[in-house]
Amino acid sequence: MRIGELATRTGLTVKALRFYEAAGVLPAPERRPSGYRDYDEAALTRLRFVRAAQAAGLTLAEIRQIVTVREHHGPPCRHVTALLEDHAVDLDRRIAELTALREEVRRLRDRADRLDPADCDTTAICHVIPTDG
Amino acid sequence: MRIGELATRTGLTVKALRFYEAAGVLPAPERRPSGYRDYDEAALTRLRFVRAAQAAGLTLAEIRQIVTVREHHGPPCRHVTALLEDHAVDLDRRIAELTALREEVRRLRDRADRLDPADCDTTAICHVIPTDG
DNA sequence: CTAAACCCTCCCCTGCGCTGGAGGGTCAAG
DNA sequence: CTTGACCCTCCAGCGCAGGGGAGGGTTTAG
Repeated sequence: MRIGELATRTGLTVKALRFYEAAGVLPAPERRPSGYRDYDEAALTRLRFVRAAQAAGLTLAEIRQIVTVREHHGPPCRHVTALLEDHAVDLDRRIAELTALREEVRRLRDRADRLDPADCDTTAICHVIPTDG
Repeated sequence: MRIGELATRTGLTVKALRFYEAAGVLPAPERRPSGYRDYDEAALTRLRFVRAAQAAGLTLAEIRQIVTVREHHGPPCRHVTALLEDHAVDLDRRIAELTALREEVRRLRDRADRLDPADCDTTAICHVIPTDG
């Protein structure tokens, strides 16, 4: 099938498919004499994997590593498990950061309700945001 | 003072200070005949505000808006409060997304411990990441 | 035969907050 | 006079996942 059909069947854009090929997560397909890409059904399987991996928070670079391991060294399961482990740790850290930030923002916002704009002088810019120093 | 001294006194880099000026969060200072920037003490106050606002999760574009409001329309407190409100909502959404993702990642990772790499076939790439379709 | 839909490559653009480097000028000390 | 530490402007790039559009060629239906 041509790239447009693959796009509609996967819900991706033609641009994205060409980008995936350049990124190394979708193998370069055969070409017709006209130069048009000609995909087989395996492309659908591959793209399902790419989407599932993206949904699990993996980057295209990581997905490329996985398919490379698969093609050269056999089942990449251990590698994938390590990647997931790293991502879980990373997510924990980012969630903790964002949660702390959210509490700080709410604290500032609640405090702002008890402040009078008239008390705010020019040099401070805005006393809703305290400079603490 | 010259830009290097301002940099060391604020802990920022010379590059960052010039960038802040271009971004409109730090006013362009006087210039010496040599063309060197010559800052006064107000620059320190301004930079303290910029850092505090960044710590509250505001972008430089938002900070530029705040100082613009301050300079043209008086106390920006109401504007700042609205910004903080928006950020809080946004943070809630992002935290919820990341939390859901983290649970999915942990679920996949735990499931992986119960899978045998030998069961993994080539077309599936890696059965640790199920394609569900 | 022609128009429309499709495809190709190539290069630039987005947001964010900077950083690095090239290629110069300035200023003080030795 | 020279060295070195500053300073200037302008250009380029990072990482991420593509999107937009120019300027062509191809296929297909009427």
